Order: sequence, then structure tokens, then C-alpha cells
Amino acid sequence: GMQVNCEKMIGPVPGIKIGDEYQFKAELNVIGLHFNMRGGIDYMKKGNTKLATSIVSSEGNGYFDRRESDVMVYCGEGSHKDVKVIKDQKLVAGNLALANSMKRKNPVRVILGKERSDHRGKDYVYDGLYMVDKYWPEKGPQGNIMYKFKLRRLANQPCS
Amino acid sequence: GMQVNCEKMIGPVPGIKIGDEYQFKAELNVIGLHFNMRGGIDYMKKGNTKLATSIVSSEGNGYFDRRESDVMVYCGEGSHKDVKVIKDQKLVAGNLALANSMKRKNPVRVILGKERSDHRGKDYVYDGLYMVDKYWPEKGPQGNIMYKFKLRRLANQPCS
DNA sequence: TAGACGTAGA
DNA sequence: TCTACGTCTA
Repeated sequence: GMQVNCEKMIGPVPGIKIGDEYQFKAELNVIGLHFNMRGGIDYMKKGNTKLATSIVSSEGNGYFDRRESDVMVYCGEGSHKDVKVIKDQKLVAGNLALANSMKRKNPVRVILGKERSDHRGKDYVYDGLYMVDKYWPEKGPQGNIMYKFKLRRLANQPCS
Repeated sequence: GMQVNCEKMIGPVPGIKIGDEYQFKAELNVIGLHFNMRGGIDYMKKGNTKLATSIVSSEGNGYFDRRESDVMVYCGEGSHKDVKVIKDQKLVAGNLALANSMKRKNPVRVILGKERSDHRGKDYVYDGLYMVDKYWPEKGPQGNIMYKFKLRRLANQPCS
């Protein structure tokens, strides 16, 4: 049967394993992996602190995340596309949540979005839990400040 | 069980009745009522002719469709919102398809999008088949040409 | 590439 | 109101 999960949570989502694949951001929403229908970073509030729950690293959006084995450098959100004016990214919202997740040593779910070969939409694959190792601001190609987040994948996670 | 219909067709969709309600445009897509994920007018090609299959009349988009009992005046698509320059609408794409549906006397499915009371998204209600009675260009509030389509609902359609 | 009656959240 | 790693079609 189809799994439905409405509760936003940090850490693994019951029943979801590495390699599980989905067709739409909306599906990620339904199963509870990622509730942000459009944004790449999803987060929740614990008390007064924003903490990241999941990120989507999606191909073909003008971002340039890097991945090598179990390490990923993820570009922060803000001022990149569909935006009238390119501005410096700020440590707010999702970016702040990722920074807080580092401090709190909270894991973050990672979903990889792969553009389909026919260029009609993307496939989204759950890639497991990562820890945020560090983050830093950096000048991007357009000269504006972008936050980078270095994430490291946890070992020994269940696969499909 | 959940109905899934991938085939784009003119006229009624089997199993769908007036009053049936949906939460997302994406659902309209899955059940086969309206395949245009964002656009208000969906159409298909028969030979070399574009013919309308369905329209969504959605509240809160800056359009100003009018409805009185079984008659609706629907605003054509093009150059209304999220657009850099407001231009005259043209009799192409969905607008052309509606015009052709009038000439061919083909029915058009109508879905009404109602903004939810909490302003979180819309509910979409199937309102049955309509015929296109006439269309005309008209100057809109911003001074640009907009096409208007007068549609009339067919009598004696099955309700939920 | 741009345009389309999207959708959620800050 | 605007932003957000959307999704489809022309």
C-alpha cells in the first residue's frame, strides 16, 4: 500500500530506505521525506530554533552541489534563480536551519534529484542521513555570497 | 481505490461526476480531468486542430471569470500574471483550442477552483461539461486585449 | 527559453 | 508580498 506520513520529523522516516525512488516533489511530501514543495531545504522549529529535516540536491537548477563518495557540498538557498535581483545569501530560514543542525549534531535526510533522460521532470532518490560537518560563506560565480554546507553520510544505513 | 487515467480525451471522464472534489491540480492530472499542471486551459490535437478538453476557473489569480447559473464567461490565457510585460492575448494555444471547440461543437470539461477558507491552496470541483457559445476579444483593465469565452453548461449530467 | 488560473511558508 | 533546487508545454 501507499505510505503516507504527515508528521515532520528529524532523522529516518519509518519504512523509507536508501535507494527508494519517487517521481515528484509532491510525492516526497506525501511520504514524509520532504515537505517543502519547491524549496531545497526543509526544516522545523524545536522551541525557538530552526532545525533542518531534509534537503533535496537537484540537478539542472543552476546550483552546483558537489558529491564525492559519502561527502557532499551543498549550496545554500536564496537568490539564485527566478529572482529579480541576485543578492547575497543570508544565514536565515533553511540556511540557518542547516547551521543549527550542525551545532546540535542532528542528522539531515538527503534526497538526490536526477533529471530524467527525456528531460521531463526528475526522479528523486533517497540517499540517507548526513551530518553537517561545517559551513562557510563563499563568493559564487555571480559575485554574490553563497553559503556552502559540507555534509557527510552516516555509515551502515538500511538499503532497499 | 484511486482512479488513474492517463488518456487525454474530450467529453466526460469515466467515473467522474459533477461535484467530485480534489485538492491539487496534480490530482486533476492523475484522474484525467485536466493534464495542464499549471495552465487553466488543457487541449489536444485532432489531426492538425487543437481542441480544448478542459478548463480550470480558479479564484484568486487576478482573472475575473463570471458565472451565473449555467453560464460562464471565462477569460482567455496569456499575459496576465508572473509576466514581465503585459501584452495582448492572442488566439493561439489554449485560446485557439477553445475557439475550435466552439466551431466543432465539442464539449469542454469545467473545473472550479475555490480558494480555501484558510487561504492554503484551493479545492477543485468538477462542474461538468459546457459548450462554447461564443468568444470575443475585449480590452481588459490593463488596456490589453483579452479573449472572453462564453460557455453554457449542458443539462442532465450525472452528479455525485 | 519563456510562459502557464501552481503551492507552501516566511 | 515574495521567495522557493517545481513541472509541463509550446
